[in-house]
Amino acid sequence: MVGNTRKKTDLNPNNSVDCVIFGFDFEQINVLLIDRGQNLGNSKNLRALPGNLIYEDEDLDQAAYRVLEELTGIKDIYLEQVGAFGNPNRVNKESDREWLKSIRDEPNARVITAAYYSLVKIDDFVPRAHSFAKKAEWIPLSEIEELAFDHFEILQVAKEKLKQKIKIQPIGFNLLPEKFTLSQLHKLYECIFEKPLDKRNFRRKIQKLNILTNLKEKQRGVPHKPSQLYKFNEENYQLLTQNGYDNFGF
Amino acid sequence: MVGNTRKKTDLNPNNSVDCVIFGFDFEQINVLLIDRGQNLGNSKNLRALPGNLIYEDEDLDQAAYRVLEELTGIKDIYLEQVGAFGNPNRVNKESDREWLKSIRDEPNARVITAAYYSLVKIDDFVPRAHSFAKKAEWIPLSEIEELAFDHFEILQVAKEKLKQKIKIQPIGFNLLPEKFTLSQLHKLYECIFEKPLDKRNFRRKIQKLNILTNLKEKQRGVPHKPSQLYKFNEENYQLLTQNGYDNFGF
DNA sequence: ATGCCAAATTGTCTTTTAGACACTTTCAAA
DNA sequence: TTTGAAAGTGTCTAAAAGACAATTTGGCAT
Repeated sequence: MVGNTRKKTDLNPNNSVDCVIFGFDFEQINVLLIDRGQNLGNSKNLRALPGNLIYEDEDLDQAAYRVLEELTGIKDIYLEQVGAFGNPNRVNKESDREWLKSIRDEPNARVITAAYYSLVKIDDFVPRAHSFAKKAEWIPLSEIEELAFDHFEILQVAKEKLKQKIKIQPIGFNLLPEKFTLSQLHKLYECIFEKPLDKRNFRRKIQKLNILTNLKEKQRGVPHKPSQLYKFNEENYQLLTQNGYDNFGF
Repeated sequence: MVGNTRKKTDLNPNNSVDCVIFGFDFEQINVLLIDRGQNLGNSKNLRALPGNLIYEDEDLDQAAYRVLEELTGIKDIYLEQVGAFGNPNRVNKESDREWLKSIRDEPNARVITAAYYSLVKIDDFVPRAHSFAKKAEWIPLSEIEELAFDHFEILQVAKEKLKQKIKIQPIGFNLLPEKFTLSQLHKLYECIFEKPLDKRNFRRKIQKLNILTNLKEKQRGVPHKPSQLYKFNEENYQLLTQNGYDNFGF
């Protein structure tokens, strides 16, 4: 948590940030969601993206970093804006209205949110619920069907941005541990593109980028042929990130 | 102008939209800017993007369409969000503060803006200044060096989005008149990518997209070999826009 | 009528990339 | 030692990218 002498009354009641945090567990893409622990009779206790109001004197990007860190402990990561979401009906679920009443000074204020997305190494982070989050959990993207507010819509847009982005920058590495195998990277790209990719063609293409360093080290203890471990080459990775590349689509 | 019974007090003092409107004049890309006609002693009268506060009950996208139409008369066009801009210092120029005092009920409110960009056929539109805009003019992109608020930054981001977008969708046609020549289209792509493109390769590639219809009609009155005129094929254009294509980069 | 200028139009060759496709290797565990 | 499970590897074909220059056609000036 950032050192913070601000008061609740310094909050801007009309503007918030929400974060879509993607994590990969070698099987599938997950999204970090919070559970507000609502006990409701007739409506569902929907999960939500971590997000909150911004401070009156706070930069949007900084607010996103702050909120992310406050609610989840994650910091020093790649964070990119998805866009602004300002449908006046984004708070049209009874459960959301109830919840806002319980935590906001101005629960009926119209809120416009700036959404951000980020990619984290899932094993660097054990979700820890803070503040109004009663739980913070990794939920498989494929299992998410409904979220609080307009968060499901935000998630869809973030997913599209991610798909586009990974064609232009090698951001996928942010989702893997320091040492990883080509199969893990392969699986990751398959998960993001949501379709199978030919193993040999994928390996050929990714190797040509020149951002992989073979660690000359093997997996151990697996009941099959052990895989080579790789790390990515920081220098070339940075170069490629800056210059971009035109098409890593499949 | 949209029929509008809203009052000034229905405005949300904290949120605005700004529009980056690109137009192409067969020579270069232009941006529609307004002149607020400030008469200032010591600081420049900077131009600004057309933009304004949104209404409290208004959707962001709708606000963008409304403001664009109110300030410039343009409607029924492609409009895409650039993102949210919320630097607390986006109003740090004395001339901007003065101007806000003269037109806003709450000139010191912190404003977060959602920026949009759009592409228009430059000859469909004669800029007409309305409201607080004293002038509305097409300014060549290459000549824009400083703008009011953070509008220059917004412009840069919008330009990047445009470059990315045109690789994925055939949006360039929004900038050309109904009948156009391949040379005009070629020039347009060169302007957007800011680099020369080989004539033959460009023509080959664009023709393969199957969105051009040869009108079997020639330019007239030009002092050289007249060019074929084309229109774009609405049907295939729509198809391609929906499906996207992976790479029309150069 | 002739020649000139300016821009339009057109094709080939080479290199690179995409995409399809299947067998062998290596380890652990039974 | 056998078996299962995933790793690793190469070639061929088709498509696309990129480099490159000569010819055509109209208006205009003489």
